Amino acid sequence: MNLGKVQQAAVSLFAARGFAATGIRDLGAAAGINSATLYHYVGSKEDLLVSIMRDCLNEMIRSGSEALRGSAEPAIQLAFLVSSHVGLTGTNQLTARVAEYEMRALSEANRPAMQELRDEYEALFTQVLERGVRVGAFNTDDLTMARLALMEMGTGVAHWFRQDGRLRLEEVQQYFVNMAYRILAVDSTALDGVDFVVAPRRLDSEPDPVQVRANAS
Amino acid sequence: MNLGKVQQAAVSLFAARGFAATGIRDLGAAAGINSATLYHYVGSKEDLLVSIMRDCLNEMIRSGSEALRGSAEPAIQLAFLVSSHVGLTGTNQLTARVAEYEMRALSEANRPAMQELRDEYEALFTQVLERGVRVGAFNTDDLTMARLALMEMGTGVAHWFRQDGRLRLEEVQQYFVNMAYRILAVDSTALDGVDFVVAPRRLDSEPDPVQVRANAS
Amino acid sequence: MNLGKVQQAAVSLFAARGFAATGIRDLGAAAGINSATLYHYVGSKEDLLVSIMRDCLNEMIRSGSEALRGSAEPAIQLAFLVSSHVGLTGTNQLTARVAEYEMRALSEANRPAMQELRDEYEALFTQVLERGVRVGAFNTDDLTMARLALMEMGTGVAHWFRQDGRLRLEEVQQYFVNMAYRILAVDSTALDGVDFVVAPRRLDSEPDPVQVRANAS
Amino acid sequence: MNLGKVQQAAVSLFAARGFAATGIRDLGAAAGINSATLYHYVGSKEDLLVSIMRDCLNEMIRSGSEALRGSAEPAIQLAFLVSSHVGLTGTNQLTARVAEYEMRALSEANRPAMQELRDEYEALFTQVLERGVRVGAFNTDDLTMARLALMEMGTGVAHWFRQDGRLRLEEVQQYFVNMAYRILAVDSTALDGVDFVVAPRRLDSEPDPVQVRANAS
DNA sequence: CATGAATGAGTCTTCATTCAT
DNA sequence: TATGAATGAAGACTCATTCAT
Repeated sequence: MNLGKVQQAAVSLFAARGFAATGIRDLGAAAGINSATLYHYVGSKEDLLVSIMRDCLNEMIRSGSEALRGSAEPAIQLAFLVSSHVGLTGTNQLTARVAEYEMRALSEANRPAMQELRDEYEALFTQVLERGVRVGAFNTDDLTMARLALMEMGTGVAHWFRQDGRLRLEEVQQYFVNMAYRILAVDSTALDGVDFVVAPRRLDSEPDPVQVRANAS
Repeated sequence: MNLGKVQQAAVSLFAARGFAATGIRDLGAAAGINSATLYHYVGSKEDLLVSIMRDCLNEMIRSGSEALRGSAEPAIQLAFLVSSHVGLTGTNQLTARVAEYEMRALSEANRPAMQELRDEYEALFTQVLERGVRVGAFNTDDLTMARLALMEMGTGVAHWFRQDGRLRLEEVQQYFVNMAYRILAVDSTALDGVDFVVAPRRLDSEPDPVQVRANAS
Repeated sequence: MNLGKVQQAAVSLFAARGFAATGIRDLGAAAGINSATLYHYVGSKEDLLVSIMRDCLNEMIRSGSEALRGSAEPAIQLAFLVSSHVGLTGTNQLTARVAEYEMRALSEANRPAMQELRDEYEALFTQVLERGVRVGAFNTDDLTMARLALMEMGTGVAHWFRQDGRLRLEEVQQYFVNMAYRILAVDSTALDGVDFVVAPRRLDSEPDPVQVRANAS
Repeated sequence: MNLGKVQQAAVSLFAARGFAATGIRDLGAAAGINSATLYHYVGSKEDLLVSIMRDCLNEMIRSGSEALRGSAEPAIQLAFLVSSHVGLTGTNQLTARVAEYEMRALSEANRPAMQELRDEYEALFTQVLERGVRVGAFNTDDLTMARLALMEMGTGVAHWFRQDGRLRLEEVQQYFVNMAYRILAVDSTALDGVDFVVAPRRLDSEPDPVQVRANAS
């Protein structure tokens, strides 16, 4: 037993039922320990959520920042960034979903810090898009809406992707980069020879993928 | 006092905190009545959620179906459908968010019926896309992913749109149709002279829009 | 059911077992209600204690202040004050014991306010003794120790007095005034014709006297 | 580490917060050991309390009995007894407070034995007083009340005395003997040449005196 | 139409204690 | 001698719901 195992159990339940609807006893049962024992690994139910969210957001920021460092060209940066986003989201589906949904479950003591991480991550997208528009690499009527649509779309992968489904994650990454290019009217030949399909890191908090139903069905 | 008022109060809280984290006393307080009085309007807390979700999904299906009846051409149908989706979502932000998020809060007694409505709605998109691809109106590598991305993107409007923000809802509808066309490589001149910006209906359950911060900022 | 009844039940248990050792379920049981119902009358377990202590200390201050107004002579004032102290303590034994013992059970949020009331009450004794020594009415080697001994002695009545015992409360009041006079070397003839045996008020929080064993045995 | 150290830590906390409000982990922390280690020195939390109380009461009985053996005259015996009582109480303040307050915390398995020790100790006072009245050495309207007041007064020393305060313990002993003499109308010249200020023994369980604020202020 | 009072089952968390190491 | 991990029972408190008024 260790914190990772507890996080995995928590993510499974939080993703399925939501933080508020998940009892501490449920968490214990899912982790295979008594609910009291859980407090040896975790300060409180909320601390557990915070540790999950922080790890997730930190990795997203780290991976996203790295993506931007891969090139100076906005179009290439965008491809890496979207690929990273989709990759991480697809690999850590449940964790990503929890990190997205449960911001509201945080108390005032913890929400600001987590929101700041989220904002930092979103800023990476804003940054790339703004520069791309400025240098004429992207074409769009509204930068902000493009960014929001792009991110929401990618985050949605957490909802439907299945590890054992029809599509491999690499294909999804590829396809989402294509969509991003179409939305921003970028010529995709710019990507020829660039291997932007970044391999995402699996978080400690992500449970072993449970194959529920075929993906992309 | 009537059911609508109660639904509005409920939607406000469910959207902000989630169903599970919202107490029956909170609902009463938000509606300006005693929590016991609430039971004159509603059978149970879950019934209240069900009534909200059902009304929302029904209106989405109704409006979506109507959109499809506006034309026989897939491209036109898609424009109407996306416009309807974004319009309803932007007009009934909180209700839409609740309908999306809280499916998991339903008991086994109610979830199947609601899920069926949701499936029925999604089928409208599948239908249009499939026919469009079949007749060569749309171009995409993967129909399913396109549909998922499209819907997620549109649903995302519930998260960020602000009634009093920089953008009018009509502009958002317009822009999202454009994005859909780009994603599916449709020539947007096909829309010349077509007024696809459908005026969405405001649901009884949608609270008066609280203007928090500027939208799409 | 009302707050008084709940306070009585609480005082019974707090006096017998202590605040910390008394469970909320015990309180409910003693009051004849479900433990959850208890929260209709009381904000929290600590609030309950605070309300008991405050009422008690306020009455002690009120009665003690009144005692001082009965005369300008320190010796007479002392008699009234001791009589009031012993009378209240004997009439509200359990409440007085709780007010004395459980100061430490209060959180930092409530302790200062209660301690202030206690200090205010003790100041009445200090005041009388100091003036008495100054005008030569009292004789003692150490004013402070005399006050402490006097108060402790009187408070002790809460520990052993029995409503149905050998001694009537008036006798106890009389005797303690005598002891005070002896300790301070006051000629008790000064009290001839003065009826200093004040009738104490029974607090709402004081349970009906349970006759456990004969008093002063 | 030894039992004494553990007792000291326990007395510190029991005196400050009460037995019931003190956790076994707090005890460990205060003693500088893990809470599990504590069980190497002590059978249970209650056993720890019992050992403290027993040592304290035994020493009080021993010292009190010795006081009585110092003379055959009740007045002298009383002086020695009060001096012993005040001395022990002032030297072992916290331990004495715990021994006094926490009788109620004991289970039925242990309370009778401790109560018996307490009764035995109180009997020393009763014995002296009764004989003193019988032989005409003491004058009082009520023997029992005199005894209760005397003891309560002396026990009160535990509440206010400070090792580093204005008064030395010997002065307090002296003063309390004086008060006892006054209460019982004994001529204090009887004590001329008698050194009744007994030096009290410091119990193993008594923590090093923490000088909080000036005493007898 | 409305509500204060009531409750059993539930919440998260802490408890004293045990035991393998 | 010492402890981290473990747990069943209990802690205070909140829950959704009912009902007499």
